[in-house]
Amino acid sequence: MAVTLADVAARAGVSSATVSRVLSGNYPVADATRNRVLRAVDELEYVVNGPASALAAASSDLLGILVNDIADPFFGIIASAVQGELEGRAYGGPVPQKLAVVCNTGGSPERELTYLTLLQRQRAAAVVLTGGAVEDPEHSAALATRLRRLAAGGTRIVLCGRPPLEDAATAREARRGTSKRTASSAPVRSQGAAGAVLTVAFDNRGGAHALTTHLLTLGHRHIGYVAGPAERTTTRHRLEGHRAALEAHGGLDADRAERLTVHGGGYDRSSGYEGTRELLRRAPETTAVLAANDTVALGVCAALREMGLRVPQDVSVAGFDDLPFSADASPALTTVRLPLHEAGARAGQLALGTLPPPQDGMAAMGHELVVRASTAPPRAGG
Amino acid sequence: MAVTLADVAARAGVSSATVSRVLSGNYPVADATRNRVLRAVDELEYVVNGPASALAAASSDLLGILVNDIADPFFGIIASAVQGELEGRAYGGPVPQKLAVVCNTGGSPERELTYLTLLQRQRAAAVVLTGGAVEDPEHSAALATRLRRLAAGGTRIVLCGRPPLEDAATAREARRGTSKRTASSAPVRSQGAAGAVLTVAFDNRGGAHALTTHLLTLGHRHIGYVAGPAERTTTRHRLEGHRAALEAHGGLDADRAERLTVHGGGYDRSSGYEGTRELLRRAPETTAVLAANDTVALGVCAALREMGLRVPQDVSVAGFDDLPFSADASPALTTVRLPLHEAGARAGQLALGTLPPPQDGMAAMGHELVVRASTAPPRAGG
DNA sequence: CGCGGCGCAGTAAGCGCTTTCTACACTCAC
DNA sequence: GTGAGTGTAGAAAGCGCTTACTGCGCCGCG
Repeated sequence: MAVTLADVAARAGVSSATVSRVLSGNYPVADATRNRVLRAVDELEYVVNGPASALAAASSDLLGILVNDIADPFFGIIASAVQGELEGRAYGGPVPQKLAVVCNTGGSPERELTYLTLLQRQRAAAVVLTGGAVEDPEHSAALATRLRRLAAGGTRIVLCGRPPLEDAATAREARRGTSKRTASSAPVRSQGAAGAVLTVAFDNRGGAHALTTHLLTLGHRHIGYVAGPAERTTTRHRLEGHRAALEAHGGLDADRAERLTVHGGGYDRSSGYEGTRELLRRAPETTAVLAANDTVALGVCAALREMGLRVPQDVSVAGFDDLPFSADASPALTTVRLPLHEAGARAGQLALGTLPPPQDGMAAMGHELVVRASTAPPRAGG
Repeated sequence: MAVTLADVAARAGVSSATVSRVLSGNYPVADATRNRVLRAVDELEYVVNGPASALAAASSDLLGILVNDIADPFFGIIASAVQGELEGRAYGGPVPQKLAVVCNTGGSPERELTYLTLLQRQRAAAVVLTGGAVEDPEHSAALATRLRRLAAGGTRIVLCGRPPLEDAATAREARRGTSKRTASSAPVRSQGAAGAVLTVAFDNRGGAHALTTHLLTLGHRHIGYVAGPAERTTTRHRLEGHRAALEAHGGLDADRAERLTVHGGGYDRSSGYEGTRELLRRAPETTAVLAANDTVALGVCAALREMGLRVPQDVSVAGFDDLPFSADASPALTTVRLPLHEAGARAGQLALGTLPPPQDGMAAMGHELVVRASTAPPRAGG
């Protein structure tokens, strides 16, 4: 039924090997022959059989991207940037040659594992994992093992916006108060060597630090934090940055910090809404709220508005990420801009191998404090 | 190197055919044998070779989604919904079994064609095309032909948020003033039959009609339209709805309507910004602006604000789509809600064949006028 | 004039799976 | 007791491509 290489070969009067060589372009073919083949391809409207080609060549031109939620612009922007790198790498033209498989994991480690298997089944050339990892000893260990094995097997693995594998292991131990390492738990090296798991990291600590410092400088002393889910690395890192800033600015009252921190169930608007109600119930003296991210900040603002509090006159609000809508929100959000597009592009290049991997296997991205209308000095000076 | 079916078979003491049957589950296998095979699979950590399986079975478990821009929540939401349908269809569990290949076409018909070829090469089981089509006779004819051929070849094709193939042809003729059809240009039937191109359509005309009527009812008489690119069906349909409403409400001055319509280069914020400046230059009497969509509306508001005009006191603004951020914009946008998630889910079901195709091959989705703070009566009564 | 080398192109052996066809017990019904 | 029927599993033929390996002219050099 379908046109095959042999059909093209017959029409061009050559062998199928020659046709294959013309199409893959990695073997010298005389110009006259090439033209004949190309014409036959055109005339027959031949389309390569990808699976057959992948089987024979033991590699496919599929690249997987794992995201928490593709409907969230945070991930949409990263995915889009990764995709952008899949183009123009063609032998002979600025045409996309690889296909991106986008997988919604909803942030669940099980789903990540499942999709990893599916991607492995497809013999994907590379996999980019985005979004903070869940700090679940069981799953993250399983995930790390799988990733390392895949990487060792030749699949390029890039973590984008999640901590390097080692860090996760280290963190886990740190949380358990076990700083010494047994031989068996010594993390496998994930350095820049071939087959390594590469990382493109955001500076969540630094960003939260900058934001908190900004609020402190404005004069705020009662800064609430409507954080993301407690088990996510991103949440932890941002909280760490926040607390480090508090500490640097005249000591940190751990109990108070604890009371002023509310963990949401997710990174969505309603988490911000619910979280804010809880926060203000616990600590009505709050004059500023740091949100887990911009989307959450929208929910924070909505809740405050509903409670009759004005932003920023009564309460300042800050987001994180600087998504496109943040500048147009009401009021425009003070936030930290993460170079999402750049990070995605970098991850894509690393995944394709068009960018040499960094020395230590990790590329750190910067951040930028963006001050807009949602933050202002507290009303009564604190 | 990699574990193959034969390895599993050897370990389980059966033939590779049996292993294949156990894994595909579409052939009776004795329980004892099945368990032995399953154990071997586990022990060897066997992962099916997708390409090999696709080659032999002449079908893959890949589904393509063509979007203009995955970073745009409009498409992100649809893509996410389509993906949601790919799960839980498994023989034996609620596990994703199909993979979604998301392709950014940037709205370019050439890129659509390119990606279609890539997807065809992968032997994708289905392809969902989203976003308005470009009304370019050359490309859209080529695209229609390709789609019909693919559909006839067994690939399920679903158009989501773009007009059915026939409509495009009809529209093209209508625009050329050719209402009679020659035999050769008679559109192939795209009805509910097997191999047909299915459609999930939004009611762009109806939505724009409702929005315009809303503004007219408020008392506006100088309603500008910052539309999308002129060559897109979505733009045309929304404009048609707009003008129909004007007409229904006391006649339409064609010249004036023309003057009050500005076409942006895209559906992004800056198109709204630029378009508004142009519009107000042409027609300073404007008291209300309809935007191509919510993102454009954000740009419209920004431009107005910059010109010292308040929304909605001086100028009312309305968007389209009701994306998540619209309710939190400044001011909250009056808009038309399109059931993006539902449409995506429907498209996904149609693509998977889990939903019987509608009679005429087309499922029409509704819309809902959402009145928020960005529209109000004009200051001086019109 | 002969031969190594080179540039192209053909031959054919798989890649790992699915699936048809075949084979081998068994179980029943007569 | 035999033959048909049934349930289960194996053998083997591809699926359409890639890629050694082989082969054939032809050039240039000795």
